[in-house]
Amino acid sequence: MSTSRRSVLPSIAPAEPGHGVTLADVALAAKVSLATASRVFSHPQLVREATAQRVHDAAKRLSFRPNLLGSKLRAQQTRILGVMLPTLENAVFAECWRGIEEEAMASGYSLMLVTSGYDPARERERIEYLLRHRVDGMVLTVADAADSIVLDQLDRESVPYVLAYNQVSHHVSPQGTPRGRYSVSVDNRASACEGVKALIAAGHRRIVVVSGAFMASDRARQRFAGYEDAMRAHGLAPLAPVCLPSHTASNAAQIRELMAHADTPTAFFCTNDLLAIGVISDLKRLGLRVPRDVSVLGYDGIALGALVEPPLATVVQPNSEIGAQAVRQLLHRLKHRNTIHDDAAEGAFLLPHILRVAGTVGAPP
Amino acid sequence: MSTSRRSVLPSIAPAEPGHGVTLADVALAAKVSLATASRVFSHPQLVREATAQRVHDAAKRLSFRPNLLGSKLRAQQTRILGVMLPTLENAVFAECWRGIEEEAMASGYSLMLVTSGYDPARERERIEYLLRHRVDGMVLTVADAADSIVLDQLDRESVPYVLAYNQVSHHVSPQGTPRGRYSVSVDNRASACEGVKALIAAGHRRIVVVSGAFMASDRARQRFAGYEDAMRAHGLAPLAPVCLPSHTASNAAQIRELMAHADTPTAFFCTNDLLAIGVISDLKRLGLRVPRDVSVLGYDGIALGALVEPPLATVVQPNSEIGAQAVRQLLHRLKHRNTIHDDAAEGAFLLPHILRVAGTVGAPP
DNA sequence: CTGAAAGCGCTAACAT
DNA sequence: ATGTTAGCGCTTTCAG
Repeated sequence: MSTSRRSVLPSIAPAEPGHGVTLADVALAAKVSLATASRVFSHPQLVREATAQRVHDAAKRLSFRPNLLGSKLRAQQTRILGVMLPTLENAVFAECWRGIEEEAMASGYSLMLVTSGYDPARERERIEYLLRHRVDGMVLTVADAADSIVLDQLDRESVPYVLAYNQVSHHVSPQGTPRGRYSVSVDNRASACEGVKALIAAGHRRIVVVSGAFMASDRARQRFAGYEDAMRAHGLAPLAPVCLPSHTASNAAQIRELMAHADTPTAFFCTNDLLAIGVISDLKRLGLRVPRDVSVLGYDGIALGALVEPPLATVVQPNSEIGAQAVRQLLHRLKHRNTIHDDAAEGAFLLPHILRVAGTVGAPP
Repeated sequence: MSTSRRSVLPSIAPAEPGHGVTLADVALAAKVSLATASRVFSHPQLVREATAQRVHDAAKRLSFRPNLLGSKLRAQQTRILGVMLPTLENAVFAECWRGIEEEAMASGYSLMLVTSGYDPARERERIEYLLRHRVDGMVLTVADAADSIVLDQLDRESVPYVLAYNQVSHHVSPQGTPRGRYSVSVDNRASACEGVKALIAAGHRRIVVVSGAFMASDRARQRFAGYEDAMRAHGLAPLAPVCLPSHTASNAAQIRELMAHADTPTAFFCTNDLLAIGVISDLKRLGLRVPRDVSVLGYDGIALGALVEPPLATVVQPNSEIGAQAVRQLLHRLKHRNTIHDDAAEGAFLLPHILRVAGTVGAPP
């Protein structure tokens, strides 16, 4: 439809899908210059009302659809945000994505999502992919923010990013200079501590932490620290954590082992809800009733937890709000990139958690 | 860093993130023309080995990162696929996304994901968003493929797309002309029939279907039809389905109502797994044991179903394979757009399902 | 307030 | 095998 193209390809293209109506076509139809047509959409205040109307009419008549690639290439910024999450199959991140999508769309930003599976090689590959798309910034969750190759890379290349779920403390780079890493999360340690204290308040003394890839996950370690805080605060000796390799596979064997000896734990604190649901099933298979024989506390607050019976007791994170807030933080940073010192949004942004001490936690037998 | 830009902005930009090293810079450094540098990456066979090496060296030295926006704009195709799924919070679609992402990445395609929440207004908005990004095609799941505004729009604009989960039958457009719609799914009706037959084989006679937004979902209706087939095949009268407004909220009231009268059902066939898990919880709250007092069969085969205790009996769909296959089909269509009649991949592509008659299905009391 | 023109980074004819 | 050149669709100085 574009005049230039039409003259070059007179015979082809009967009804193309991208239907190639360009702004130039609109300008022509509205009898204004390309520049004016562009301004109607980008800076409406710079153009007279009547002219703008003509352009809008022409655009509608031709079913003009702006080609975002054009603007993105021209502008120094793409208004695309990259998102890297470990997986969507854990509802935590799926819920988070909802917040990310809503917030980004509302702000006129586009998104590009990739999942990493916590696999470092894949992380690097996916980040490179996002970078090639020239995303303006990223929202991501990594296994361990204090020891992440991709985070170091992003720092090195000064790509703006905001971590979701990972909670940064005062971070110092390898060179010894303090680095401004931004994160949005709940207070993992304090909230875990609170959760375990609720367990203790219910009468539990022998509480064991169950975790997935414990060594690899900074959150698991922070939550374990919270557990230790709670135990020590009550003069109890923290017990060694149980580490289950996979979040989804049934690890009945390890649980059975634990329940076979004397002084078996009366409560489990699982570092995430999916794990908790798996542990509860394992316990049931051992003939144990939850919460009568043993209590289970989860962490995450996925919607599913409220759906099962008995409802899963857990530390509830505002998942979609974490995503939305991460986007907000990122956009804030993007807006003030030039500002020399932007300390307003610096560091770890903590969102409130909620303790849901429901069905799966009761008094010890 | 690009020469032209450097001359214009001599003082600014010390260390930009997109670090603006262009192919022109690489060409300059490698002492070749821009075209040759480009060919090294796009059509390596067209350039001499030694020259290619020089370019690669220069690219590495300058840490050149191709700007995909450039190529995408230039080419008539963006190699971006749009994906619209109802939500990721149902693991079915999260699992599907995994297949989509893996397949697309492996084929060098980029992705743009949006969720619709089955909300028609939002669907239109998100589709428009994808179209503005000039996606080459789409993979999507809609509530009802036979009555979908966005699908009609995509047909009208001849945007290539492949449905996931929606199973098209011989579709006829409002104008009476047969339309080639493509879908990847299991055989909803036959698989549901099989599932219900397994229930009947276990001795059940009073089987009730539980569904979400029944009228809105083509799959729910197809699965219900399968239920009817199974019942009739055994000389049983199909019962009216129970429709629960929300997939996640506990709808104990409706279930209780059903279980209060005489001739209560001995088995429930839920049109999706999440629903099934909710129903099981409701049943438990009514003091009923599953499967001893009542059996429950789900549909979807999400990983979570195998994790709970007792394991959820269900019709297992190959979710990630559905996503991967949808991408493959789409790419196939994209490759053969010009072919006049491409009947090889036409219509509904059916993937095999698996029946998992596990824990939650037993003999009637 | 509007127009002309110069690109954003890249690829694809069309030469050579 | 390599170089020259003309754009992809859009925004944005710079002039009127």
